[in-house]
Amino acid sequence: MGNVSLAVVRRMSRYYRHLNELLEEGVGRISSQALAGRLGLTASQIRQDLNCFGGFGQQGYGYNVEALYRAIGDILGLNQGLSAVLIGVGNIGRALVNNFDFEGAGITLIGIFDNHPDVVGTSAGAFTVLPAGQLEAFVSEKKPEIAVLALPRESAPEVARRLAGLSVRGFWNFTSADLRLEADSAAVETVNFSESLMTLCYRTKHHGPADDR
Amino acid sequence: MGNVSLAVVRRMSRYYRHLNELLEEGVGRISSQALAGRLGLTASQIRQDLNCFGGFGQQGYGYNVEALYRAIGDILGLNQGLSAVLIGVGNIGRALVNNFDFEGAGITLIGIFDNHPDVVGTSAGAFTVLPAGQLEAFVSEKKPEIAVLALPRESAPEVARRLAGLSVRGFWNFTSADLRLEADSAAVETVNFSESLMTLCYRTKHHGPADDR
DNA sequence: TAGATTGTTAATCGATTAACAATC
DNA sequence: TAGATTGTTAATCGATTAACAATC
Repeated sequence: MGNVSLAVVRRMSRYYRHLNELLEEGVGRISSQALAGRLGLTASQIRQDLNCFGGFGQQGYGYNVEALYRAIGDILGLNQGLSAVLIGVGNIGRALVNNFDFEGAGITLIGIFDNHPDVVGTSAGAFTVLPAGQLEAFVSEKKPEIAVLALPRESAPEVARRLAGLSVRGFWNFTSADLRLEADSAAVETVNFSESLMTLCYRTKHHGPADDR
Repeated sequence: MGNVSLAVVRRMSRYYRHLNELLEEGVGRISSQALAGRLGLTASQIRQDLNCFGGFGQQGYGYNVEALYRAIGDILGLNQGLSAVLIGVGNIGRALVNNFDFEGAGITLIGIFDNHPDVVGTSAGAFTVLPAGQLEAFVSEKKPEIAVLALPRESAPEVARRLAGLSVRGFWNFTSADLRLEADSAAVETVNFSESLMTLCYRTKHHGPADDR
């Protein structure tokens, strides 16, 4: 259980979202078979995935949608009260602050930073942009576990290195830098638009398969 | 070669980016060993990946950086002259239009659409937002191969279905809808921020491994 | 009870790594 | 030539699928 593959964790997030939809649809229970049909997976795979974390179902019945939804939320760690800082209030950074539902993942955004004088002091969402010079003091005091990197690629490795030396254990990386932290001091989840689009280019050329997971 | 795994294609995009960096650094040749060190992979894996598409190296020498960079660009299909429409000029849509380098992936954005009266007619980047009602006529005439879906989740499946019936063979999907197109009529590449962040939550809790690929 | 469906073990499949002969 | 490094085959490893006994 300490060594669950990344592929399993990503599918857990998908299960979580679909269970939420089922909940909204008023569906009370579901079998691995039915859930598999919905996600385009095999029932076997879903049962295997879930059993990495425990037995959540009941023979002859299936899974209780609400109970499973909550259990997966706990497994993913959405109820840990994690907090995050965001660094880089450019296009993508601003879009995230204004519109992304951090609370949906159980994360509280507590501060946003930029080093551009024109941007510092402006507001974005409910926040006022703080100067990058105050970042380390802020992190030392508030101890966020997560940092969202929405700054230029060049600055990313150095900022990440410094924050990993403080409280930050997870980086949500929107730069195209391949962050490599010494001694596995923190997790890195990269969202790379270019790589994603190039992958789509290839698959468009070869027109399929239609699914990407 | 017709059946290259998605994992290989994603790595090809990474190779492409790193080769571009090497090119900028003035590096003329590189061995699979050295490239592997840079990416945190094994040399064996890189040679296997490349040999899905042909032999690009030379024994005793390695790979010519520029030649390999170009070859991978061709393999990914970045020189096909693909064009794209973007649907949904909200936060993420606008951020993409204003700032994302579509040309870097060899794609020309040719039109952007929204169905909100307040948004139609406004400008974003070099574009004027067109009404969603004109989308199908536009696509029928201009025949873009790619559609960027940045609209609300609810509308995504229907819009995708209609466009797949026209010229669109690839969807870059920014909604949380799990698009499933009948008969594998088009490729779907999904960028799902929530799922990405939930995955990071889990890995932050288990504090590692640091790398996400 | 009988039917349904899980949890779990075994079999299969695919992807990664190792090894090495070919060759520049 | 000798050294380096590829292309490629074989071995290993891990992930997915199938099967089925347990059991609700």
